[in-house]
Amino acid sequence: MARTPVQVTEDAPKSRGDLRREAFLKAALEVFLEQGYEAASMAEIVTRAGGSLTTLYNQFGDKQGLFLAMISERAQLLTASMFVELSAHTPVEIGLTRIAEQSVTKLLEPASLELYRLILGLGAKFPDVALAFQKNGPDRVSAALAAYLTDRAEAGEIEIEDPVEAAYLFISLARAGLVTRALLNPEFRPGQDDIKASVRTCVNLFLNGVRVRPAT
Amino acid sequence: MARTPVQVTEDAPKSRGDLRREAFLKAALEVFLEQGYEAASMAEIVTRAGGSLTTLYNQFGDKQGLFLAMISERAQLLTASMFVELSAHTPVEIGLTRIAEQSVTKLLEPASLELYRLILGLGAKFPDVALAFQKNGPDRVSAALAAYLTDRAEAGEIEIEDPVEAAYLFISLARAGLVTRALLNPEFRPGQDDIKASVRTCVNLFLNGVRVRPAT
DNA sequence: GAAAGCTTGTAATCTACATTACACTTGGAT
DNA sequence: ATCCAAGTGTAATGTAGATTACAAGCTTTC
Repeated sequence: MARTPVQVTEDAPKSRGDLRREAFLKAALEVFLEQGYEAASMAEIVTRAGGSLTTLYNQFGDKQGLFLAMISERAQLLTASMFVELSAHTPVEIGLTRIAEQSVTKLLEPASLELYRLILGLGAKFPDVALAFQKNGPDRVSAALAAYLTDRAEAGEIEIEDPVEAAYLFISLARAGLVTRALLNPEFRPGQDDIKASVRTCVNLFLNGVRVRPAT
Repeated sequence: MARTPVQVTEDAPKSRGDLRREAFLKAALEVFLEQGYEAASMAEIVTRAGGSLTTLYNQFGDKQGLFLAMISERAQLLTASMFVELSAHTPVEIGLTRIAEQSVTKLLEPASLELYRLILGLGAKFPDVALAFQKNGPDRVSAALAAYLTDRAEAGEIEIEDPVEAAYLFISLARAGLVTRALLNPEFRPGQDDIKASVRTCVNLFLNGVRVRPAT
């Protein structure tokens, strides 16, 4: 077996061009996040990355090309970092807590929030980007969670009609508390403790609901 | 320098200026939603609204002034239309279902989605807008729901620790299924039936959770 | 070690607006 | 009827930024 089937982090070759490309993408990330697509300027990106405008155009064609390349690279990194392997035998409380803490923590990082904002804001322009992001990101996390929920349902621990729907709802619930607030309010910066507390509430709600039930 | 900061539905006088103002705001809404803040052009707005560039500038000062006026008017309309009066005596299933259907239906209208997208996308620029939107919109709906939940908890129907948090989570849960998907995917256009089904699932989850419990 | 092919820096081009200036018209209160 | 504030159309003005052109300077490969 030569190398891992997946991506990233090949470190050996790094030709000059590759280095340039990385620097461009990094600077592009910064500038696009700070200013938004329209307001970002190619010259500014070159200034931060070093290198020359000409090279930038040679590598990415035009502003849109650079933007798409940057977004797809980042979306990949972001969603990859949200994965958690869930053994079918992990008790459901633990499994849900782990997946929720992991993805909420990651999403609350400023860089993630801003990327998310940027993607949401794209709207009519670049409809593909948002779609691709959803397919690679949220949908894949949901799918993994759905499989896990199915296992736990078979183990008799929980009872759900549609695991995919349930998975999606759980993820949304977990994100809702903090991430949605943070999206609208840049001041709002919850710490690890807030995250744990919020996740606990969500897991509990997801499992038990709020209805009063007869004493056991 | 914009004009009077105030608002609302007085219908009698409608001077020439008021008509112009309305036309400008309507056209501004269209253009900003279609193109985003940066890409929208003042000239385009005048073309659609009729009237003259000069008048537009006289009424709103500059592009930012027009934008803020438009956003605040729209945010107000949107959130106002999301209100539902909940009597303290309505059974919790009914109350939750009504509030969820109402707000999800409203939010799924294309105009609402795009406004929401625009606001989310603002980010660093105009941090106030997003904040004001949250205060006037989501927060007020949550507050109303929280009061209702408190009533129902006192009636012994449900059991919650923090009504405000619970209200917020319920709203998020209700929106999560359809609205979040629709935000990322413009193709996704659920109908009234989908909404009802989704809300039913959410209400049920919120009340009962998914955990299997001992037979009564 | 020299040609071929990227890179670089800088300086055009070309557009697309925001914003103003101006000269003129018009609605409606006096 | 008259007058004034507000509205109109058109044409500056000025800036900003995408995209290209050009004339050199490195790197790499044969």
